[in-house]
Amino acid sequence: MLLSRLARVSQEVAATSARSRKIALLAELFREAEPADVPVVIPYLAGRLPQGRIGVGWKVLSRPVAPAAEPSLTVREVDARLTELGGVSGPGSQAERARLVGELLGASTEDEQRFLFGLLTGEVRQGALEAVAVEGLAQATGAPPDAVRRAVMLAGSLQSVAEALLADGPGALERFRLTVGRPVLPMLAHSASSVAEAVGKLGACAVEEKLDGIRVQVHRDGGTVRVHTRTLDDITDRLPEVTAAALDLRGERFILDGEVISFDGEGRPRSFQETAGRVGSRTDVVTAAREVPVSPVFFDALSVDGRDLLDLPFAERHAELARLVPEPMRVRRTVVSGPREEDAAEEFLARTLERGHEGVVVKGLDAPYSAGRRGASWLKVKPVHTLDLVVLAAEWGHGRRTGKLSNLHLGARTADGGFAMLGKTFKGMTDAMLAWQTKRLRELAVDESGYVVTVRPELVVEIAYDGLQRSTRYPAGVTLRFARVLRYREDKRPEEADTVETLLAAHPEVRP
DNA sequence: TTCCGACAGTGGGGTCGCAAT
DNA sequence: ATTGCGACCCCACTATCGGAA
Repeated sequence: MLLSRLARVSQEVAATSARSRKIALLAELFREAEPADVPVVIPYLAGRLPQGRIGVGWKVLSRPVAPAAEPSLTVREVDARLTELGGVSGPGSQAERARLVGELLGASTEDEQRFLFGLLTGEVRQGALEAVAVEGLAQATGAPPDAVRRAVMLAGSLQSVAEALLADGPGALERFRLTVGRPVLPMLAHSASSVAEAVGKLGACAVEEKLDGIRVQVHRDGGTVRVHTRTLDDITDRLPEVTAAALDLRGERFILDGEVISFDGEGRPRSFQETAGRVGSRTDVVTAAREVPVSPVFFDALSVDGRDLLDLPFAERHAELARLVPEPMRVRRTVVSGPREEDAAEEFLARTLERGHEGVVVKGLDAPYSAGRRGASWLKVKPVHTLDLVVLAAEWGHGRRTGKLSNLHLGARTADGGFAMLGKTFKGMTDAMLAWQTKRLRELAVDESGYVVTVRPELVVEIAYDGLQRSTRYPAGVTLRFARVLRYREDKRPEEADTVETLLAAHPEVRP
């Protein structure tokens, strides 16, 4: 199959708004693909590169290369070239990769170049990624969509399910069962604005502390332990403490879901930055583990002694967890019967925050483990802080925000009467707000020449954020975590905006 | 030789609009 | 009305390469 066919279909998919039509277009393409093309065509149309990281990003790709007049590249040839590219390393590798990218782009037509750019930067922007591709695959093979989706969650990969389905038909789906040693896409949580809301929605539920660390899925099969991240990366070698802890447990075969986090000498959680830095360290794990030791803390059991627990109610899965894992290695929790016991849930949240944690996750006791989904039965509740900040500049948006000023630069007042930038945000804006702020900010613009439009610091905006973290990038030495716009405060003058001083005072645990 | 900037890739994430149910 | 998905981009951090000191 030619790459140009994929590029054309991708454009068509991007141009239609109906999901059903997107699915039909993908299904048609998948049916056409030869068996050997399948492992490439499917991930490409799901906007993913089968090779994962290959060391090519925006910078290398934005060097212009004259396109070919006629399409000639096959998807298999492109895949082979990218595999080669990803294998290049050592001195001179950057130049070599750039040369190979140049060659590939030179052999591509303009449409193909556009498609490759999207694929390699991870921004295909066709309104269809994995989930829509799964539907397309189901339609192409006549398999039930739910069964295909489940197989993908259990396999942790669309590609392997696609290959099996297109080779052997719907019967192949039965081969995909929960298997110790093969990671499953983890269940994710929705947000709720309060404990009351969460408990009201879920009724009988467990309220568990939410640790600000790195999600892990731990598989043990006898003497073998594997540790995977949320995206199923294997990080076993970086976390010897987790392997040791898993081998210490009495069970021989299990899959557990939890979080790794680092605690200080007093048993208080270290900052997310410290834990994440530790987990990211690969070159000298021994030193990293000595300086920032991490602990696994579990909250769910997916498989124990060869029994698949995914479809059991959470209450039963947790009972299995409690049998296997001693209390200190489990997330703290309390169980409430429903809104009648809301006070107990509130009290638990307050205590959790006192212990230095992020918030709580409220989980319905009856719900199964919805692998790979943002299940409605897990609701996280975190305290929200707000600030009145001043817009210092804004950046032009992309995609559906093209032509709108989107990403705001946010500043707090400083003691000398100026403003210190604390970070940026593009979140929380409705289309109406985008239109309004574009007009308003252009009125305040002092420099519109670049992609950053600087403005007179006069517009006050109310910002919600999750907390403060240290920063080397911003002048106050701190930045906001997960900042989003709540509303504009045209009733406030910039002199009434919050100051850096009050911000720092509100977060004494963070020292710039 | 050592240092440092630029780039890529990873982890954490909230809210909106739209299609489908 | 609710749910699921994709789009919109942020932050810090580590690893790596390649050129400057």
